[in-house]
Amino acid sequence: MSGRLSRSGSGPGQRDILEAAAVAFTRAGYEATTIDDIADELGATKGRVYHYYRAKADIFLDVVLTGMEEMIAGVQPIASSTDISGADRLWRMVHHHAGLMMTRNSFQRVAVQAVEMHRLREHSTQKAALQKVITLRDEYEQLFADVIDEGKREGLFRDVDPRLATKPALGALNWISIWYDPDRGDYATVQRVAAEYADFIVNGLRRSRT
Amino acid sequence: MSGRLSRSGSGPGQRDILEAAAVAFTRAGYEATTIDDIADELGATKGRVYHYYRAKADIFLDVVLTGMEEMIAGVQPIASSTDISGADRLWRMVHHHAGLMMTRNSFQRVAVQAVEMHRLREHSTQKAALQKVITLRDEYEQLFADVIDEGKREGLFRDVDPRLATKPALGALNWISIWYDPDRGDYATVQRVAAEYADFIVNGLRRSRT
DNA sequence: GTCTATATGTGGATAGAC
DNA sequence: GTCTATCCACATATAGAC
Repeated sequence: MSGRLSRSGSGPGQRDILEAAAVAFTRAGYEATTIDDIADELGATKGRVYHYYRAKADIFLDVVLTGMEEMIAGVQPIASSTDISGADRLWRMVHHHAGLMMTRNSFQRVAVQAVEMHRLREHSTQKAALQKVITLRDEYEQLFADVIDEGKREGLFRDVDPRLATKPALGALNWISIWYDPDRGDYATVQRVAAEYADFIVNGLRRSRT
Repeated sequence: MSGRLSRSGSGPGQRDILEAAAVAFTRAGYEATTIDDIADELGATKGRVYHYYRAKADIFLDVVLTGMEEMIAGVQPIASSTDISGADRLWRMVHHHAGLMMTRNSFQRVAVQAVEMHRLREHSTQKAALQKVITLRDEYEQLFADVIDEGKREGLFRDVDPRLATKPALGALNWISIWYDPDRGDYATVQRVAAEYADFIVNGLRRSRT
């Protein structure tokens, strides 16, 4: 019932599969990716994959949760830094999010795919699994909504609905995983793009000084 | 070779299929949608569908191009209105784009899917078809880049790379097709959300008055 | 034009050798 | 733990009746 055999104690064999699966799912999407594709990417055959995972959906979920946890682990601490202003905190959260979209492109692209799927037809077993993904995403969005709310109280941000305002911000950010080509970007590019996104989003919320 | 039987002279029978396909593809995504799903949505069987289209990929492409042409038809004239400022033009372009994402959710969601696919593995026949989609998308992005460039020349916008600046803007907009639920939104909601997006994006580019 | 078969290929998952 | 061989379900597309 649980699907994957273990997520906490993942040995090296399992981690290799996870990496290969992230690449494969990024390349072709969940449905179009076959277990053979993942095995090919791994330089092995199906047998190896099925030794570690019982089903394709379980591999996918493992990639997705790995990506989401990595994102939360980086952004959560910034959101909690109450010593800096809401606007500055938001800038750093956006910058970090944008950076991960590029440096960890495959895992983050797959996580985005999972969020897109939640409105999709019941994938039988996956329906329950995707529910966990949506819960995580909602909590993540709330981190941004809270910081936006604080920016409003500080008088720095316009009078927006914080929850609605997270939509264009996170939409812009998540879209990076779609257009960004990890083969073309070096470190300087990543920094430049991340800064541009942070400026854009914080600026978009800032109250214009009349 | 051409695939679809006709796109210009689409009779009522063909248009019904297109609508049903848009809904079905929106619900489950391209790969997970079966021809039977489309036929069900239509209240018919496969036979009807295959009478008008030779292949699933052709139906998809027809939905996608319909959505993209509809978007371009609305935004292009605004982009060409040289009588109003670059900033105002951009505001209206964004407002219109956001509105269509909600009022024509299924067609636009499917068009976004196609754009997401272009990085995906060669879908054999589709590769060539998707190339046309990417060309259209590039031309569409250029409309925004040009207006942003004009806003810069007017001294209203910050010194951004216009082409890069279209990415967060269009990413935010396209993401609407993913989170917006057409069953929940009335006319007032659509107007409010579209205005918020337009404010957000134009504000994001605006030079802050120091 | 629309339906009901059906041919055909492919992919997820399992069994069992090594 | 990793492989090969195979089962089986399902989806695209076609053939042909009505």
